[in-house]
Amino acid sequence: MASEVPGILHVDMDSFFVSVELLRHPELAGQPVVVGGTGNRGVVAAASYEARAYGVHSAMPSVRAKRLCPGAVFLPGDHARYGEVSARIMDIFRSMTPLVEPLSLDEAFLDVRGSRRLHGPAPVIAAGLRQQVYESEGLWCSVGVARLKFLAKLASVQAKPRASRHGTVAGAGVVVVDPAGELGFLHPLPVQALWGVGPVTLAKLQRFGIATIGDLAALPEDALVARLGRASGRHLHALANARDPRTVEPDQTAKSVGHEETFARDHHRADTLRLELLRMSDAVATRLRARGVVGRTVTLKVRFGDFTTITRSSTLATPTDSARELARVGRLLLDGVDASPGVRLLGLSVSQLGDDLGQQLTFDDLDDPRPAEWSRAEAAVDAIRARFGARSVGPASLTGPDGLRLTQPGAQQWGPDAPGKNS
DNA sequence: TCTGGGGTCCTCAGACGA
DNA sequence: TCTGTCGTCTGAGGACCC
Repeated sequence: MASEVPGILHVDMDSFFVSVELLRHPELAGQPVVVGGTGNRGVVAAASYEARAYGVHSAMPSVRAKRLCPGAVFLPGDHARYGEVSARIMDIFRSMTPLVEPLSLDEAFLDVRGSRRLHGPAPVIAAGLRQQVYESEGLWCSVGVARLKFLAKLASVQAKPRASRHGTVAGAGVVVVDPAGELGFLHPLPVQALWGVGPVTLAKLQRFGIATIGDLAALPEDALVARLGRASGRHLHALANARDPRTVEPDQTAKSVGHEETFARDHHRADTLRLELLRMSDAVATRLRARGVVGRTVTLKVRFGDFTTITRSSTLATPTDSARELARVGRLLLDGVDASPGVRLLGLSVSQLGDDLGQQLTFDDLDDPRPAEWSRAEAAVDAIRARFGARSVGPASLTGPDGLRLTQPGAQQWGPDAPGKNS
């Protein structure tokens, strides 16, 4: 096992969103820059290393980031642009190996074991990729090289630049975990470095005096299962002992499609929420049809002003990609929720996805032919939007003084832009 | 002083049929 | 016929990831 040559790469773009913005705004280089939600309920999507030196980090409320670093330049995110750059970078990765598993816009696993004869050993490929991405996009990335996916991921963290009050400290760029030195690399690391150990699991482990991955590895698997449950216990025990059966999966298909939005102000009225739900149903159904999939389980998510969150779901007899059907089921679920305390967030998602192999008629359809007609109408809507733009056509009830209020994927990725936008 | 959005996966409980 | 068990599905909630 340990004689196996490392062939898994984890590539992580350095401060991706900020770096893309700096290409457009080179005058901001060297300054604290924060990309993310600009409203009171927004969060930080990415911070430059200069901003990180002040304690700003991603997922932090924007309000707090402004307090910590008042001199920072705050920029709204441009999800569409990051997607375009990401697609080009993934193409560079695929020119090295077909086995590329994107994790997000700025991260991917690569299995380069089959590329050795063409491109050289994995560390050479890693260094070449870094250079190639920089030359073609002007962006740096950090690469971890190891025998296993999670070790490659931990190695890429070590390869990254670091923030300090005296400026950015350059990272190694590429870190290779030698198979013979895996446990020596792994065991001194803090246990929260492991994938799957978040705040809750960390607190549980700390209660038993477990601080490092080495502490975790020394614990019998049964003891870990008793504390964390079967799946988590077994999983973390395996990782702590440098065992990870997961392979690089290039063709991951989505298991759910959804949309959720935090409102700039809490909504208390059911009729307002129904309109928001209609807008979200339209957005989700459009994405389902664009991917050529249909879904069976519709889940409504409601977060109240005090942050308590509930979900209500319903599984359909026949899978759907229809906005009208999603809105109908979503409304039934919403009718069972008391919105009067104030709703902060509303979300709608569809799971149990399958390929759209043409809609099957149900017995209900024999009595009521309208679903088939609606299906044709929604296909026509897609065609009109493809030709004249996403906001060219939509449900009449979503028309306002400024035209149609429709939802674009990623348009509100990091929270509402400004207070008072929603009523 | 507050806590986004888009996901995946896990656990647990209850219903139901074999 | 009744009871217990097992597997599967569904629904709800929660932890975690970037």
